[in-house]
Amino acid sequence: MKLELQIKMNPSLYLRDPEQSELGKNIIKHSIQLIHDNGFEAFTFKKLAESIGSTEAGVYRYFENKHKLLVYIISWYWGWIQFQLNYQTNNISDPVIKLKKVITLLSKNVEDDITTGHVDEAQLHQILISEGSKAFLTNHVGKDNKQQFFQPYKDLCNAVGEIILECNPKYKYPHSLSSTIIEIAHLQNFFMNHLPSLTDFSKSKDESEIIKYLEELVFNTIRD
Amino acid sequence: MKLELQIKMNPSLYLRDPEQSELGKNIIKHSIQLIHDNGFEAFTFKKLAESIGSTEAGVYRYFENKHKLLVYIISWYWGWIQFQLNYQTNNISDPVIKLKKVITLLSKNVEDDITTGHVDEAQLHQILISEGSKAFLTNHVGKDNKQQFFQPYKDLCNAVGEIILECNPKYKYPHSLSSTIIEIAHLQNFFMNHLPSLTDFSKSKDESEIIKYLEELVFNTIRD
DNA sequence: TTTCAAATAATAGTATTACTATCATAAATA
DNA sequence: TATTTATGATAGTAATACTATTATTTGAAA
Repeated sequence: MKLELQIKMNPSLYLRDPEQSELGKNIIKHSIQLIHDNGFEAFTFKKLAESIGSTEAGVYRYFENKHKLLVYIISWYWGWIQFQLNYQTNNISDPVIKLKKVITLLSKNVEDDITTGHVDEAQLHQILISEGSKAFLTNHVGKDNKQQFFQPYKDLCNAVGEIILECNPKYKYPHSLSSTIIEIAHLQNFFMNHLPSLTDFSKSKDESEIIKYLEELVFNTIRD
Repeated sequence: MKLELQIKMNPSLYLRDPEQSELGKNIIKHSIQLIHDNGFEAFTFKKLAESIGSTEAGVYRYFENKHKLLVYIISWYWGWIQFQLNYQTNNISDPVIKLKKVITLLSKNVEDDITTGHVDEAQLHQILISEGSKAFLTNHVGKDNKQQFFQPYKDLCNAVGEIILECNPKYKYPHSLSSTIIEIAHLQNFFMNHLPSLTDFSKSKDESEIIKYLEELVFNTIRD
């Protein structure tokens, strides 16, 4: 039996479960490819259908619109990160080491995970950097939130918040620091590559610099 | 003579200078209103023209497309913030007090500035929170950057970086910390109001909490 | 005061996007 | 074998993001 990592998704994100058919899996696979290559604004269901060799109507049977598809793949990513986090911090008792693992996990460019056939995690990581915040920076964020679209992100944020509190139970802003780490890991990566003068990593363009920056920031902030 | 604050804008952002005519000023004024009310995605030149009582073609004579218009009003905002920063930190010698002023300036909800007739800074601040990152999170960020579209943002980031270095000349990441302060001030505000569980300010929903959080973060990070 | 250029208004038109609807067919299942 | 279900093929609509043309107004120079 082949082990395949399955991430449970919120059913309100899709009309038909894309995991359950070849066409569905192709929709996910090619969406990631196209959004990665051309950005979310240039992404249309027509182009997606052409790239798969199916039709626009076919895609609409799976996803109501491209925003829900974006939220879907982003949720999938956060679910996958959560799994990686649990896996990598399992059996580690020192919360400082755990928190460092988290920072590295969020900052480092990802390698493709072969246990997930139709998803390229490396591309997905790039999508999160460039398009991630577009999932919630909308006029309908309140409605989306009521439908739990951001649950995987929140769960991750909570989990990281727990680790922060293990490091310093008195620290007052574990959730804010947690969302700060996640967002800044992505933003500094984007700036480093596209607007380098907004960072101090323009020479090396190396994510390990971001990790150092974040570690210093986080551990200086939470120490007693 | 009436004193009016004029902010010098990058001419490649517009086709015709909106400051130089009534229609132009109306375009800016109503754009801010509409983007504030309905979000950037729902904003179209047709709706804008209707709201002004002009025509779509009229708007296109001033701005090539809605993205450049967004970058224009965002640039304007950063120019205005830069002016406020210079004004408020003028004559202050203690860099720690200066940096605190900066954090407050970036985090606190803004009041409308009467010296700028057609611009509502309070609404503009809200736009920055919800739409600000969409200015650079595009596929054409490189091209836009070459045309200096983000210069006011970079200038501000540099100015804040200078203050950070005054506080601690040995600190290694003044630019990254500077862009972090700016972005996190906005993000935590957005989360506080729309995804409160990603913050620790959900009860009060008060920006002064964000200021406290950021001050602790920044000064713990840069102290020797 | 005329005249001439520039700005604007009014209207039309195009390609693309974001969908919805219908119908035929192929594959899976009962 | 009958029948449900997924997909493919095709068509159509309203809105968006523009471009183009012409007429009208306005304001400054001759």
